[in-house]
Amino acid sequence: MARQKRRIKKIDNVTARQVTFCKRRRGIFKKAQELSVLCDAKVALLVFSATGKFYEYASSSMKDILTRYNQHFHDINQRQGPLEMQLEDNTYNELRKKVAEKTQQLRRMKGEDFEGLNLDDVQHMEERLEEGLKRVIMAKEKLIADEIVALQKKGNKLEDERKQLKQKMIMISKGKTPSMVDSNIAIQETFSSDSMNNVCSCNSGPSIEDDSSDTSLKLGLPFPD
Amino acid sequence: MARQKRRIKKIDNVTARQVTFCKRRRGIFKKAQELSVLCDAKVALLVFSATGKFYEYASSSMKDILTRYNQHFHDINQRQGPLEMQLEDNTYNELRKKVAEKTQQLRRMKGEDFEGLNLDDVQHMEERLEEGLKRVIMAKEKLIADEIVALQKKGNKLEDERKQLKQKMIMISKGKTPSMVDSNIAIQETFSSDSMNNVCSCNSGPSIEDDSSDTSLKLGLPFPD
DNA sequence: AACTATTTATAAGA
DNA sequence: TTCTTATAAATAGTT
Repeated sequence: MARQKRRIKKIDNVTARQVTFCKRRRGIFKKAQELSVLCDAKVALLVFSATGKFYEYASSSMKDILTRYNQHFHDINQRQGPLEMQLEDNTYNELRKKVAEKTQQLRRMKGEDFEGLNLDDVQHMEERLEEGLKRVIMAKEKLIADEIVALQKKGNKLEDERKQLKQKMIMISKGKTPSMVDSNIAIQETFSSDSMNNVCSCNSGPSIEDDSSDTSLKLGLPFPD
Repeated sequence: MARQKRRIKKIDNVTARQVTFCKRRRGIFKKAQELSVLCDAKVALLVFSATGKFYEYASSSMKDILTRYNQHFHDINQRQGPLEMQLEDNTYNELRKKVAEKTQQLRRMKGEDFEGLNLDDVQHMEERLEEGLKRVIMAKEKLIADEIVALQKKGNKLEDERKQLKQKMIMISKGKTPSMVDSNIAIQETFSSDSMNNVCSCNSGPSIEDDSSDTSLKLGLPFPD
């Protein structure tokens, strides 16, 4: 803004751009400082040049100002993933601390860091781990049990279908040659026992004669006591 | 910068300060934008007024610029609390996410939340917990062993002192009545066995006759294999 | 918020 | 980069 007015658009000449950058950078940093002093404001100014150099001004500590910035936006901020849960509102530093604490807790639970723990702490951790382990094992067993039940149901369904097919075959075979009937039954047998044996060995394949309609088989599930 | 030069110090008059803040704020924001456009720089400007109002300018997204700032300082940054550990710098939301993740991971390790986990996940967790438990138990045993060794040393030291006292007593008693000698030895015995029996039962108190000078007792420590 | 006398900032040149 | 200087911009005090 001198000698000639300058349009505000990117300066094409690289040298001129660098010179202007240098001058104006000084200018704006001075303005930032003046604003903060005159008006008792907190000011942070971050500048990356086109060549990647970094310049900053902060009237107080940059960290404080950015913390305040984060606080200011922290409930306007888009809550994103569904994984986020209902976190309480925290300042940036509180969050950093929390992450650090939880990281350490996790490391300890994985047995990677016992720095500064006494016997009581370790004993307590052992108890918590054992309790966790117990519950995880229970959860695992629940999952296994569920899977078995699901497979049982599937097996029963297949069994029913087999029976229906068998019936149909018998019906159809009444109008056909006996040899046809035999071969069809053989195919059904193979199908049925395949589906059952691969997944659950506690239910020996139903015999061809078993036509009971009880679909909800009850199992002794492998839970411990 | 007009009508009169102004010293750069906090403006006392509140109204004048607010007016100046308003004017200069506009000015610096304009300068920031001009700098970014003319020189192809990335500029972020954060201002908190004395009354707590917040104003910001960012030539591109504020998040990007702050991320870049954090990257730039990622190892220069002042590490403060000793508990903070070497946390990478994160945006507020990244931190929130981390806390949420770690909280959930901890809850799962404590067996409190298995939502959405399949059999493989649970199995994997069981393994990790067992490994952690094993290490915690090892750490516990190390602590116990250390304590035992420490107590042994203390015991040996006390034993040595006892011997020295006994010798002294014998020396002294040579110029005194026999009854004095007896009572003194009795007191020493009580002292010595007290110190040992309360903490470590694997070492039956040394007999009065035991005068061997081997201070470094070796123990079979309670480690598992 | 608008005006304007001045101070500052800065574009171009050295 | 830095200095100089003519000129554009910003702004202090006033209305």
